[in-house]
Amino acid sequence: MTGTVKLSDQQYAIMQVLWDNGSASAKQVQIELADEGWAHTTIGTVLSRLEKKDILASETVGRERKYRPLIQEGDVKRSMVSNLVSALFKGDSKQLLAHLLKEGEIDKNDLKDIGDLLDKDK
Amino acid sequence: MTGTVKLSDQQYAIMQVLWDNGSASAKQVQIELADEGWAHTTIGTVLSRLEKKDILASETVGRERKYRPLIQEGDVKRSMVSNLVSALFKGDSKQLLAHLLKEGEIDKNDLKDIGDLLDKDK
DNA sequence: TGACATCTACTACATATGTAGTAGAGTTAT
DNA sequence: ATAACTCTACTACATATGTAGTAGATGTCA
Repeated sequence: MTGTVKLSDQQYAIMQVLWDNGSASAKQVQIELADEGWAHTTIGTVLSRLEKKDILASETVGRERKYRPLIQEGDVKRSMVSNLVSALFKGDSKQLLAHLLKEGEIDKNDLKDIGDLLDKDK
Repeated sequence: MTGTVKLSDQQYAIMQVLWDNGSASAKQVQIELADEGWAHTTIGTVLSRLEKKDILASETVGRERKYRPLIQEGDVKRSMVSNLVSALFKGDSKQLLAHLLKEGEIDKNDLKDIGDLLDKDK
Protein backbone atom coordinates (compact mmCIF):
# COMPACT_ATOMS: atom_id res chain seq x y z
CA MET A 1 0.00 0.00 0.00
CA THR A 2 1.35 3.37 -0.93
CA GLY A 3 -0.81 5.02 1.64
CA THR A 4 -2.15 8.49 1.20
CA VAL A 5 0.37 11.05 0.15
CA LYS A 6 -0.47 14.68 0.06
CA LEU A 7 2.03 17.30 -0.88
CA SER A 8 1.78 21.05 -0.70
CA ASP A 9 2.19 22.94 -3.94
CA GLN A 10 5.71 23.81 -2.99
CA GLN A 11 6.61 20.25 -2.11
CA TYR A 12 5.06 19.00 -5.32
CA ALA A 13 6.98 21.48 -7.42
CA ILE A 14 10.22 20.33 -5.87
CA MET A 15 9.37 16.66 -6.25
CA GLN A 16 8.45 17.38 -9.84
CA VAL A 17 12.03 18.33 -10.56
CA LEU A 18 13.22 15.09 -9.04
CA TRP A 19 10.68 13.08 -11.00
CA ASP A 20 11.53 14.81 -14.24
CA ASN A 21 15.20 14.15 -13.74
CA GLY A 22 15.14 10.84 -11.99
CA SER A 23 17.08 12.53 -9.24
CA ALA A 24 18.64 15.93 -8.76
CA SER A 25 20.89 17.99 -6.58
CA ALA A 26 19.55 20.85 -4.49
CA LYS A 27 21.33 23.16 -6.87
CA GLN A 28 19.50 21.75 -9.86
CA VAL A 29 16.19 22.12 -8.10
CA GLN A 30 17.06 25.65 -7.22
CA ILE A 31 17.91 26.49 -10.81
CA GLU A 32 14.86 24.87 -12.32
CA LEU A 33 12.61 26.61 -9.83
CA ALA A 34 14.37 29.95 -9.96
CA ASP A 35 11.07 31.57 -11.00
CA GLU A 36 9.61 30.83 -7.63
CA GLY A 37 12.21 32.97 -5.97
CA TRP A 38 12.86 30.61 -3.09
CA ALA A 39 16.11 30.96 -1.18
CA HIS A 40 18.36 27.98 -1.74
CA THR A 41 18.21 27.32 1.98
CA THR A 42 14.45 27.10 1.71
CA ILE A 43 14.77 24.42 -0.93
CA GLY A 44 17.23 22.64 1.30
CA THR A 45 14.85 22.73 4.22
CA VAL A 46 11.99 21.36 2.19
CA LEU A 47 14.18 18.60 0.81
CA SER A 48 15.30 17.59 4.31
CA ARG A 49 11.78 17.48 5.55
CA LEU A 50 10.66 15.34 2.65
CA GLU A 51 13.54 13.03 3.37
CA LYS A 52 12.56 12.76 7.01
CA LYS A 53 9.13 11.68 5.86
CA ASP A 54 10.59 9.05 3.52
CA ILE A 55 9.25 10.76 0.47
CA LEU A 56 12.71 10.98 -0.94
CA ALA A 57 16.19 9.73 -0.15
CA SER A 58 19.53 11.39 -0.63
CA GLU A 59 22.99 10.06 -1.19
CA THR A 60 26.30 11.65 -1.84
CA VAL A 61 27.56 10.84 -5.28
CA GLY A 62 31.08 12.12 -5.76
CA ARG A 63 30.91 15.62 -4.40
CA GLU A 64 27.24 16.01 -5.06
CA ARG A 65 24.32 15.20 -2.85
CA LYS A 66 21.59 13.73 -4.98
CA TYR A 67 17.97 13.59 -3.98
CA ARG A 68 15.96 10.71 -5.34
CA PRO A 69 12.18 10.29 -5.08
CA LEU A 70 10.97 7.28 -3.14
CA ILE A 71 7.42 7.60 -4.39
CA GLN A 72 6.13 7.70 -7.91
CA GLU A 73 4.55 10.77 -9.38
CA GLY A 74 1.63 8.69 -10.60
CA ASP A 75 0.90 7.45 -7.10
CA VAL A 76 0.92 10.94 -5.70
CA LYS A 77 -1.31 12.21 -8.47
CA ARG A 78 -3.73 9.38 -7.97
CA SER A 79 -3.80 9.91 -4.28
CA MET A 80 -4.23 13.67 -4.48
CA VAL A 81 -6.83 13.65 -7.22
CA SER A 82 -8.73 10.97 -5.41
CA ASN A 83 -8.60 13.02 -2.26
CA LEU A 84 -9.95 16.06 -4.04
CA VAL A 85 -12.74 14.10 -5.64
CA SER A 86 -13.73 12.71 -2.26
CA ALA A 87 -13.70 16.07 -0.56
CA LEU A 88 -15.27 18.21 -3.28
CA PHE A 89 -17.33 15.83 -5.37
CA LYS A 90 -18.58 13.22 -2.96
CA GLY A 91 -16.19 10.73 -4.45
CA ASP A 92 -17.76 10.91 -7.87
CA SER A 93 -15.21 11.62 -10.56
CA LYS A 94 -17.92 12.23 -13.10
CA GLN A 95 -18.89 15.27 -11.11
CA LEU A 96 -15.37 16.55 -11.47
CA LEU A 97 -15.62 16.00 -15.20
CA ALA A 98 -18.91 17.86 -15.21
CA HIS A 99 -17.30 20.66 -13.26
CA LEU A 100 -14.48 20.97 -15.78
CA LEU A 101 -16.97 21.20 -18.59
CA LYS A 102 -19.20 23.67 -16.82
CA GLU A 103 -16.28 25.92 -16.00
CA GLY A 104 -15.11 25.77 -19.57
CA GLU A 105 -11.84 24.20 -18.57
CA ILE A 106 -12.43 21.60 -21.23
CA ASP A 107 -14.99 21.43 -24.00
CA LYS A 108 -16.82 18.92 -26.11
CA ASN A 109 -14.01 18.69 -28.59
CA ASP A 110 -11.54 17.71 -25.91
CA LEU A 111 -13.92 14.96 -24.92
CA LYS A 112 -14.13 13.80 -28.46
CA ASP A 113 -10.39 13.96 -29.02
CA ILE A 114 -9.69 11.89 -25.97
CA GLY A 115 -12.39 9.44 -26.88
CA ASP A 116 -10.76 9.01 -30.26
CA LEU A 117 -7.38 8.49 -28.64
CA LEU A 118 -8.82 5.76 -26.51
CA ASP A 119 -10.27 4.01 -29.51
CA LYS A 120 -6.93 4.14 -31.23
CA ASP A 121 -4.90 2.87 -28.29
CA LYS A 122 -7.27 0.00 -27.81
CA MET B 1 -11.97 39.08 -7.25
CA THR B 2 -12.76 36.14 -5.09
CA GLY B 3 -9.09 35.50 -4.62
CA THR B 4 -7.73 32.06 -4.07
CA VAL B 5 -9.50 30.06 -1.47
CA LYS B 6 -8.12 26.79 -0.31
CA LEU B 7 -9.77 24.77 2.38
CA SER B 8 -8.56 21.68 4.16
CA ASP B 9 -10.72 18.59 3.88
CA GLN B 10 -12.06 19.23 7.32
CA GLN B 11 -12.88 22.84 6.59
CA TYR B 12 -14.53 21.88 3.34
CA ALA B 13 -16.67 19.24 4.99
CA ILE B 14 -17.90 21.78 7.49
CA MET B 15 -18.54 24.43 4.84
CA GLN B 16 -20.38 21.81 2.84
CA VAL B 17 -22.97 21.55 5.59
CA LEU B 18 -23.43 25.30 5.54
CA TRP B 19 -23.70 25.37 1.77
CA ASP B 20 -26.19 22.51 1.72
CA ASN B 21 -28.36 24.21 4.29
CA GLY B 22 -27.84 27.83 3.41
CA SER B 23 -26.68 28.28 6.95
CA ALA B 24 -26.50 26.08 10.00
CA SER B 25 -25.87 26.01 13.72
CA ALA B 26 -22.79 24.37 15.14
CA LYS B 27 -25.09 21.70 16.48
CA GLN B 28 -26.42 20.91 13.03
CA VAL B 29 -22.93 20.66 11.64
CA GLN B 30 -21.98 18.38 14.47
CA ILE B 31 -24.94 16.11 13.80
CA GLU B 32 -24.45 15.94 10.07
CA LEU B 33 -20.79 15.18 10.49
CA ALA B 34 -21.19 12.77 13.37
CA ASP B 35 -19.44 10.09 11.32
CA GLU B 36 -16.22 12.03 11.47
CA GLY B 37 -16.17 11.72 15.21
CA TRP B 38 -15.05 15.27 15.85
CA ALA B 39 -15.68 16.74 19.27
CA HIS B 40 -18.27 19.50 19.17
CA THR B 41 -15.64 21.87 20.47
CA THR B 42 -13.48 20.99 17.51
CA ILE B 43 -16.25 21.98 15.15
CA GLY B 44 -16.65 25.17 17.12
CA THR B 45 -12.97 25.98 16.81
CA VAL B 46 -12.96 25.40 13.09
CA LEU B 47 -16.05 27.54 12.65
CA SER B 48 -14.46 30.40 14.61
CA ARG B 49 -11.32 30.24 12.58
CA LEU B 50 -13.24 30.29 9.34
CA GLU B 51 -15.12 33.28 10.60
CA LYS B 52 -11.93 35.08 11.50
CA LYS B 53 -10.83 34.58 7.92
CA ASP B 54 -14.10 35.94 6.55
CA ILE B 55 -15.04 32.67 4.98
CA LEU B 56 -18.24 32.64 6.95
CA ALA B 57 -20.19 34.94 9.22
CA SER B 58 -22.27 34.15 12.24
CA GLU B 59 -25.21 35.83 13.83
CA THR B 60 -27.43 35.02 16.72
CA VAL B 61 -30.94 34.30 15.59
CA GLY B 62 -33.25 33.88 18.55
CA ARG B 63 -31.33 31.56 20.83
CA GLU B 64 -29.33 30.02 18.03
CA ARG B 65 -26.05 31.07 16.55
CA LYS B 66 -26.19 30.54 12.84
CA TYR B 67 -23.17 30.26 10.62
CA ARG B 68 -23.54 31.46 7.08
CA PRO B 69 -21.05 31.00 4.27
CA LEU B 70 -19.60 34.18 2.78
CA ILE B 71 -18.15 32.40 -0.21
CA GLN B 72 -19.86 30.22 -2.76
CA GLU B 73 -19.17 26.54 -3.06
CA GLY B 74 -18.69 26.94 -6.80
CA ASP B 75 -15.99 29.54 -6.29
CA VAL B 76 -14.11 27.35 -3.88
CA LYS B 77 -14.39 24.36 -6.17
CA ARG B 78 -13.18 26.37 -9.11
CA SER B 79 -10.32 27.74 -7.14
CA MET B 80 -9.25 24.43 -5.67
CA VAL B 81 -9.59 22.43 -8.86
CA SER B 82 -7.71 25.08 -10.72
CA ASN B 83 -4.99 24.99 -8.12
CA LEU B 84 -4.67 21.24 -8.42
CA VAL B 85 -4.54 21.39 -12.17
CA SER B 86 -1.79 23.98 -11.99
CA ALA B 87 0.27 22.06 -9.49
CA LEU B 88 -0.18 18.53 -10.84
CA PHE B 89 -0.98 18.95 -14.51
CA LYS B 90 0.94 22.00 -15.59
CA GLY B 91 -2.30 23.91 -15.80
CA ASP B 92 -3.72 21.66 -18.48
CA SER B 93 -7.15 20.36 -17.53
CA LYS B 94 -7.09 17.91 -20.38
CA GLN B 95 -4.28 16.13 -18.63
CA LEU B 96 -6.48 15.77 -15.60
CA LEU B 97 -9.17 14.30 -17.79
CA ALA B 98 -6.61 11.93 -19.27
CA HIS B 99 -5.53 10.98 -15.78
CA LEU B 100 -9.08 10.16 -14.75
CA LEU B 101 -9.47 7.93 -17.76
CA LYS B 102 -6.15 6.24 -17.31
CA GLU B 103 -6.84 5.50 -13.68
CA GLY B 104 -10.23 4.13 -14.57
CA GLU B 105 -11.98 6.77 -12.53
CA ILE B 106 -14.20 7.44 -15.47
CA ASP B 107 -14.62 5.52 -18.72
CA LYS B 108 -15.61 6.09 -22.29
CA ASN B 109 -19.28 5.73 -21.52
CA ASP B 110 -19.14 8.48 -18.96
CA LEU B 111 -17.58 10.68 -21.60
CA LYS B 112 -20.33 9.80 -24.00
CA ASP B 113 -23.10 10.32 -21.45
CA ILE B 114 -21.82 13.72 -20.56
CA GLY B 115 -21.38 14.63 -24.18
CA ASP B 116 -25.00 13.70 -24.78
CA LEU B 117 -26.11 15.75 -21.82
CA LEU B 118 -24.30 18.75 -23.21
CA ASP B 119 -26.03 18.32 -26.54
CA LYS B 120 -29.38 18.13 -24.85
CA ASP B 121 -28.85 21.16 -22.63
CA LYS B 122 -27.78 23.19 -25.55
C1' DT C 1 48.15 27.44 1.93
C1' DG C 2 45.15 30.89 2.82
C1' DA C 3 41.06 33.54 1.20
C1' DC C 4 36.93 32.65 -0.89
C1' DA C 5 33.02 30.08 -2.60
C1' DT C 6 29.68 26.10 -1.90
C1' DC C 7 26.66 23.36 0.11
C1' DT C 8 24.21 20.99 3.82
C1' DA C 9 22.72 20.75 8.63
C1' DC C 10 20.79 23.06 12.24
C1' DT C 11 18.18 26.64 14.31
C1' DA C 12 14.51 29.85 14.33
C1' DC C 13 10.15 31.81 13.97
C1' DA C 14 5.45 32.82 12.15
C1' DT C 15 1.17 30.96 10.49
C1' DA C 16 -2.12 27.19 9.68
C1' DT C 17 -4.29 23.22 11.11
C1' DG C 18 -6.07 19.19 13.98
C1' DT C 19 -7.77 18.42 18.18
C1' DA C 20 -10.05 19.22 22.36
C1' DG C 21 -10.47 20.86 27.39
C1' DT C 22 -12.28 24.47 30.47
C1' DA C 23 -14.82 28.37 31.78
C1' DG C 24 -18.54 31.17 31.70
C1' DA C 25 -23.07 32.74 29.92
C1' DG C 26 -27.50 31.53 29.12
C1' DT C 27 -31.56 27.92 29.24
C1' DT C 28 -34.50 24.72 31.44
C1' DA C 29 -36.61 21.54 34.28
C1' DT C 30 -38.07 20.51 38.90
C1' DA D 1 -34.29 29.40 42.78
C1' DT D 2 -31.00 25.90 42.00
C1' DA D 3 -29.05 22.13 39.85
C1' DA D 4 -28.32 20.35 35.34
C1' DC D 5 -27.59 21.19 30.69
C1' DT D 6 -26.03 23.54 26.36
C1' DC D 7 -23.35 26.31 23.73
C1' DT D 8 -19.66 29.50 22.48
C1' DA D 9 -15.29 31.78 23.56
C1' DC D 10 -10.87 31.17 25.02
C1' DT D 11 -6.81 28.59 25.92
C1' DA D 12 -3.64 25.04 24.86
C1' DC D 13 -0.61 22.15 22.52
C1' DA D 14 1.34 19.25 18.76
C1' DT D 15 2.42 18.91 13.96
C1' DA D 16 3.02 20.84 9.31
C1' DT D 17 4.49 24.29 6.44
C1' DG D 18 6.72 28.62 4.51
C1' DT D 19 10.66 30.96 4.87
C1' DA D 20 15.36 31.84 5.61
C1' DG D 21 19.71 32.89 8.45
C1' DT D 22 23.97 31.00 10.44
C1' DA D 23 27.55 27.83 11.07
C1' DG D 24 30.49 24.38 9.87
C1' DA D 25 32.39 21.25 6.37
C1' DT D 26 34.42 20.92 2.09
C1' DG D 27 36.12 22.29 -2.30
C1' DT D 28 38.71 25.71 -5.30
C1' DC D 29 41.55 29.24 -6.98
C1' DA D 30 45.35 32.40 -6.85
